[in-house]
Amino acid sequence: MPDDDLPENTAPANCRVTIRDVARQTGVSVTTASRALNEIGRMTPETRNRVRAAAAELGYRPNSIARGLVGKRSFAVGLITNDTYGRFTLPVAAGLSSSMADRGVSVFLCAGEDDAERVKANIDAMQDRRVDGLVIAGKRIDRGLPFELPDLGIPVIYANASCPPDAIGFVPDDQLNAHMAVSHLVARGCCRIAHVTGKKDFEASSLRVRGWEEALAEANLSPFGDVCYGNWSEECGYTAALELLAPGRAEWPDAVFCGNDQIARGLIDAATSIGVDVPGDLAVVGFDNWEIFAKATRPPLTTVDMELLELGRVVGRTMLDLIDGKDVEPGLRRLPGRIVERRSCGGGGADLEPRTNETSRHGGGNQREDTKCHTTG
Amino acid sequence: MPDDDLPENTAPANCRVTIRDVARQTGVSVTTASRALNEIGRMTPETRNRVRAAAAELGYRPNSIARGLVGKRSFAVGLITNDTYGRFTLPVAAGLSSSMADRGVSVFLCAGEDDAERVKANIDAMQDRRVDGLVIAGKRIDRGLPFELPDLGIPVIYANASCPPDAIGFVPDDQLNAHMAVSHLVARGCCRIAHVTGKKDFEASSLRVRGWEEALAEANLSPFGDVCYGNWSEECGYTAALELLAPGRAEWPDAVFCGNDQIARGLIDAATSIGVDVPGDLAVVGFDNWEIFAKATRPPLTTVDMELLELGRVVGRTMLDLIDGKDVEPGLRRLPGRIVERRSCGGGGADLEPRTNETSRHGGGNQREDTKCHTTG
DNA sequence: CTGAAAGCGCTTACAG
DNA sequence: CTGAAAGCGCTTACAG
Repeated sequence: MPDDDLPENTAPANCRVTIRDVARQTGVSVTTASRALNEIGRMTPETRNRVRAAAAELGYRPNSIARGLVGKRSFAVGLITNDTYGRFTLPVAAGLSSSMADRGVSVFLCAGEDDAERVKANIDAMQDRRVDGLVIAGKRIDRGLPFELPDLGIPVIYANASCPPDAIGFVPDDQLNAHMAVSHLVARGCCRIAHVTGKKDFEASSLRVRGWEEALAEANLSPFGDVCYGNWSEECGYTAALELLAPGRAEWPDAVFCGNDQIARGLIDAATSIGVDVPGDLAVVGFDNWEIFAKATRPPLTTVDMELLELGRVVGRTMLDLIDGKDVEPGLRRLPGRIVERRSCGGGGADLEPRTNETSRHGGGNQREDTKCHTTG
Repeated sequence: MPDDDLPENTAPANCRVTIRDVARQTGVSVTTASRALNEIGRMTPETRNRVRAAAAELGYRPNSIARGLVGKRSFAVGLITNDTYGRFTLPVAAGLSSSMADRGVSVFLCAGEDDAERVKANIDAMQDRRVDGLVIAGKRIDRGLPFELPDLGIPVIYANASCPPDAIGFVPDDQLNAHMAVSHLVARGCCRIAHVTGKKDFEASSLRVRGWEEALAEANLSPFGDVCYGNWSEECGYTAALELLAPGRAEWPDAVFCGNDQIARGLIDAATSIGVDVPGDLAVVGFDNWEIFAKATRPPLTTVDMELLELGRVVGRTMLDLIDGKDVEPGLRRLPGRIVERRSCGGGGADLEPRTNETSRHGGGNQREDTKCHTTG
C-alpha cells in the first residue's frame, strides 16, 4: 500500500541534487556548504559535519562542469595519439590514467590518425574543453606532431614521441636498455654477440646499436659482425638467423641481441629449425616484452621491458606538478626499463618452462663451454 | 618600432576571447552573437556574417564547459573498459571516438581493471562530469560489469561485453562468423573440417562451435572429430595439429577452422614441421585477423575479421541517437564480420605471397583433389 | 529581427 | 564563524 503516487526512491536522474539542496537541508548558506564540502575556511566541526551528513544522505555529488566553469579548469587532460594499433600508447594511457585518477583528473582519448587536420581538430576540441594539459603520445621516439604546436597556455608533455627542444618529454632509454640486455648476455658468458634489429632510420635502432657497442666495449669484446637491419618483422629475424648460423661460416655467434620480440621469435624459430639449440648453442634476448610473443617462443624469451606503464605514470605525475604550477625543468628524459628473464638465455626466471629434448646440432651441449672467449683488449 | 609596451599578438592564453568580446566587436548583444554562431533564430544574413567575421578574426572558440553547464550535458561520453591489454577495446574505442568526433562529442577513457571498486569510482567520476552516455566495453562477450548498474539516467551501451536483458548491446556475431569461415572452406572443396578453439566455457567458443556445425550440416557434412578445446594459445594449436595429423590416424582432416589466429599459427607451424603443406594438404582459417599473427604465418592466414572498428562506429552512432532522444529497441545485436582472404586456404587475396617450394608429405599435390568427399546426407 | 534578464551549479572575494 | 552577492561563459525563454 504505497503512500501516494510519488515514486519512492527514484529521483528523476535529470534533476540531480545540487549544493543548494544540501545547504537548504542543513540550514546553512550555499557558501558555507561549499566550504564545508571542500574542507576550506574555518568553521565549527559541528557545522561541517552536519553539511557532510546532509550531502551523504542526499547523495550529493558536485557537478564538475560547474566547478570547471568557475575554476577555469576542467580537471581533465587530453591524450593525443597516432598509435591506432595501441601497442605502445595503451600502457602509457593506462599509467597516465591511473596516476591522474587519484587526483580526480580524467583523460580524454583522441586516437587520431597521423592526418594533421584531424590532429588539429582534436587539439582544438581539447582547448574548447579547457583541458588542464595535453599529452602527445606516439609510437616512435623520433616522430612527433605533424606540425609545430603553438603555445596553448597549458602544460604539454610528450610521451614516447619526439619533442621540441624546450618541451618536456619522456621516452624509454633505448641505449641503456640495450646496454643492459647485452650486459646480461655477457654476464652469462657470451662473447660473440650479434645484433639483429629493425629499420636503420629509427632513432630507436641507432640508440640500441650504440648500447650494444657500449656494453661490448665495456666487456672488452668486439661486435660480432655488422648490425643486421630489417623491418622489425619475424621474417627478418628468421632470415637473419639463417645467415648468421649458416654452416659455411667461419664463426657462429653465441648470442643474438634482437631489436624486438618478433625478430627474436623468427630468429629462434629459424635456429630451432636447423638444429641450433636455444639457449644451449645460442642465447637470445628480445626487446619489448610483448608477452604474446615473448611467452610463445620456445623457449620463452628473455627480453627488455621498456616499462611503458610506469612511463605513463611518470608523465601523469609530472603533469600534475605542472598543473599545480610547479616548475619542471624542460628537456627529454630517458627512463630505464628492465630485463625480464625467461629461458632464452639459459638459467630461468619466473616463467620457467620444461626444456625440450630436441637434439642440438652441437650435441646438446653449450657451445660456450667449449669455446674460449677472447677479449679484444 | 613597436607602438607601446603591449605585446602584439600574444594574448595571455588564460584570458581567452569570450562571446562577449565578439558581441562587443560586432556591436550586437551577446544573445544575438550566440544565435548567429549557433545558426538558430532568424536574423539578417548581414548581422550573422558580421558576427561570424568577428568571431573568426578574434579566434573565438566557444567554451564547452559553459555550454555544458547551461545545456546540462557535457558533449562527452565515458568509455569504461577492463581490457588493459587493449586488443579488443582499442578498435572499438577508435571507432566510437571517430563517429562521435564528427558531432563534437569527446570520449573519456576509463581503463579500469576488473576491480569493482575502481570501476565504480570511474562511473561516479563520469556522472560527476555529466557525461551524455556510457559505453561499457569488454574483452569477452559473456562477461559484463562486476555489479549491476543502477539507472544512471543516461544512455548506456554495452560493446563486446555481456549486457543485462533490457539493455542495449553490440557484439560480434560469433556463430555467423564461424559459419562464414567454415562455408568458405566448404566452397573450396574441403569436407573433413576439424575445429580447434579456445576455452570451453567462453560463450564465444560455443557459438563458434555451433557455427561450425551449422555450416557443415548445411553442406551435408559431418564434423571431423570432436572439437579440440585449449586455452587460445599458439601452443594448443601446435599440439592439436600434431594430434590431428598423427601418422597413425585412419583419416586426416583436409581443413581446420581455428578459434583464433594464434591457434592457427601454432597449427600451421606444427603442420609444416611434419611435412604437411598448407594449403596444399590442409586448409586453415583463423579468427580475429590480428595482423601481427595473420601476416606472419607461412602462408599468410585467411581469417575472420570481427570488424570491431565498425562495431565501435555503430555503438557511437547508436549512442548519438540515444542522446538525441530517439528510441532504440533494447536488446543484444550481433554484428557480422568478414573473411579476409590470404593464402592459407589456397587461392589468394590481397596479401598474396609467393608460395614456398617445400615438399609436401603428400607429394605436393592437393589431397582434396584425390580424395572424393562424400556427404552425410 | 534584436536585446535585457535570468539562470545553469558552483566558488570566492568581500562584508559582517 | 557565516552569508549575500558577484561572477565563471554561455543559452534560452520572454519581451519588444
